[in-house]
Amino acid sequence: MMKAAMESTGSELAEGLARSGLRPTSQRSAVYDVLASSHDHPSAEEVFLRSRKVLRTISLATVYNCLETLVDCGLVRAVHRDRLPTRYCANRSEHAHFHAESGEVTDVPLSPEAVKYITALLPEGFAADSFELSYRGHAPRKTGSNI
Amino acid sequence: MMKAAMESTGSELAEGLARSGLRPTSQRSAVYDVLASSHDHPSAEEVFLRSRKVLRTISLATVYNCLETLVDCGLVRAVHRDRLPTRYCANRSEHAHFHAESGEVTDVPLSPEAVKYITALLPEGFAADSFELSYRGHAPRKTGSNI
DNA sequence: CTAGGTGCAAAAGGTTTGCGGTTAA
DNA sequence: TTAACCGCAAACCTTTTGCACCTAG
Repeated sequence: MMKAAMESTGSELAEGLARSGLRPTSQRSAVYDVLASSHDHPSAEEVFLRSRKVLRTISLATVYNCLETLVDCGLVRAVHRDRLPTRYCANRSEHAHFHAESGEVTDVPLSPEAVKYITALLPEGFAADSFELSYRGHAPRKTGSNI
Repeated sequence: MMKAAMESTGSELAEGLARSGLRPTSQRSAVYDVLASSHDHPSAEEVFLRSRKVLRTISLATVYNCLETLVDCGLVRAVHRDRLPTRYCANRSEHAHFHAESGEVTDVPLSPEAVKYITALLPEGFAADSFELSYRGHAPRKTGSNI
């Protein structure tokens, strides 16, 4: 196999972008790859630093632009916490976020039933396009998990 | 009865502040009163404009300081949505927020069972101090409700 | 060719902070 | 008296934007 195969297959990215009539540029690809291979919900700044290892000339503004594009295409999720820098994740499955006091952010998977339950909490007449659920608290003792 | 009675009784505010060893100044009182009598989740700027009707000399920075103080004391909740200006509410009962596309924010009450259910979604080992749930979507046709 | 993208630098905009002066216990 | 608090203005910091150049279809 080619080394290039280490990057995302590109199909998911290319297809997602194409759906909006956008091109999979090397910058978008680099940004997406960083997120797809990260489990720590990096900030734009952090994505910038990591993507620069691959694309040495990419600028922070371009990273912001790419992130916005990817979010708009539904390929990436923006994770907000108070006024702290926005963080990003490429986990597109339904999930909530647990914000530990340390700043660490962990995905909390949501079952289809949970999603249904939460959506059903809305009063008559309200129709949710989406919801965001985030917890704040103490994370369990650090596991020896990867990344 | 004195006209002053129109302001919040002050007891809730004074007690909440006292718990943190803080004084119920006229500025904090004005800010709190604005929120306690608003159901539309005003931004700091908006709180500033409204509180200035009562305290003509209050400054925006002081409003920000007061809001932060009140949030820290648990008397007021900060409501975030993406990177838009933070909004505030004095509704201390357990509730979620519905963000309509219009920018309108509506409280969504949460029953004790709902709170329990949502808290129970966390994986083993995680302990949540609190959670925040927000919906995005279309609000029902405007009711003739009061502010 | 030419519409869409990138990179840079500068602007924007909400929020915070430093500081001198004021106020309440 | 004195520690807490306010108002002002300037600083901060993340994010956005304008613009000239570049590049893929």
